[in-house]
Amino acid sequence: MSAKQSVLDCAESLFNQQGYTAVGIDLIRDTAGVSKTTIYRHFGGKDGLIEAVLERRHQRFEEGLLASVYQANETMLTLSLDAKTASYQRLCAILEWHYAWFMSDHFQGCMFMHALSEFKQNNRKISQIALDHKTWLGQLIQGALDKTLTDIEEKAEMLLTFIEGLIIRAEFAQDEMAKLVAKRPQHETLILSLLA
Amino acid sequence: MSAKQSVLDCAESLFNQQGYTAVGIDLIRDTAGVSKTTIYRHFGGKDGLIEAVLERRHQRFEEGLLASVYQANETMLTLSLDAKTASYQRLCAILEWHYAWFMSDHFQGCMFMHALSEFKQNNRKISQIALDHKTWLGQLIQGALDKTLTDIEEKAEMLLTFIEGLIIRAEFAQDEMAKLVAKRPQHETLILSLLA
DNA sequence: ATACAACTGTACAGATCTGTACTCTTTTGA
DNA sequence: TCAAAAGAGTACAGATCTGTACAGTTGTAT
Repeated sequence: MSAKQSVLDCAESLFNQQGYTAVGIDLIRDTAGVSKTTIYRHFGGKDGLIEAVLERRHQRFEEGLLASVYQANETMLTLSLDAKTASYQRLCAILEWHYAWFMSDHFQGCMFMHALSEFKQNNRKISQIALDHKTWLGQLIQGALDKTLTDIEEKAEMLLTFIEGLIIRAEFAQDEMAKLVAKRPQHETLILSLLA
Repeated sequence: MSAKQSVLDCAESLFNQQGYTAVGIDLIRDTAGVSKTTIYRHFGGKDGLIEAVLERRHQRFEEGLLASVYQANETMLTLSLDAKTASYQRLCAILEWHYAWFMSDHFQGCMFMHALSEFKQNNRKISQIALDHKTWLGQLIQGALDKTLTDIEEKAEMLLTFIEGLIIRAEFAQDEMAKLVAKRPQHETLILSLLA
């Protein structure tokens, strides 16, 4: 594996576990097994590295979620469901993707939330990446909604709000993650009530 | 004002704005206008100061929210409303309290969320304070629910999840806070659908 | 008044942080 | 083959961090 990828991987893992400010460049260097020169040549500095980590993570989220929704659409084509049911299935796919994320052993909450809280005061670029990521997620949800629905924008915002809440609850759940994911029927009911 | 209070006030404000790790003891000393000796005598160290800040903040949240719900109950006594409506009014009071918090000029998101994300890996006590705060909020919501309802615990968890989402959306809203608070009718509709 | 606690101010130790400089080695592409 | 790019390793500058030590000062209660 290239040194650049190793740095990105280790930095992402460490930032995810300990936070951006708490993790020093030297720790990333030792964990990635590279020299400091390499880090600074590739990323310019710590802020550049954080930006690169977040942009790559967003890209991975985008790919994963789009694939999730695409697959939901595929299976529905064979069943020829009505628009409302199709929308519900797409939203459930998004929810499902989040459950899988919560249950993964590296889940530590949302790195974009953490980035915003650590950098909103002194790094506009990093903050913007976090904002853009959440805007994108809102757009994805809105696009998954039934187009014949009224107040699509408001409904998408409500669903986004609920999903953000789920991410926080998952971060606080710690050892009781299975208990949270088991509430899936209630979450789906809430989606249904919003689609009505 | 006593030196101890000054330290607590300034530390809370700085931690709120810049995060826990990013704010150094020297900055708190200069902002509070005290000597380092005073800080270390009162709080033992930075971690002790963070704990004290969070415990005092939780106490203020508790007082504010309890007063909010109490006042909602008071006004309802004079109107002799049914249990379901009374529950709805209590939940709206909790929501209202959050809007006021979001609109205050010092709002920077939830310090307990931030504390958990910065310290879950290396400070069990601070993490526990954050967990306890959210557990308390969940209990408050559960207590505000109509007792004749089924699945009270699950419904309280759903409402807590939504409120956590609102806090995150408010943190991301930045300059567009009024737009978020204007969605109050939709939030109240969601509460109603959960109470049904 | 006097003892005691609270507080200031300063200096400092020791660790850690970001970022740079410089030399040497390895890899790679034309 | 050979030149350029990528990387390792080390040392270091300069700043900042937490925490301590200690001498002097202010406030306060008995």
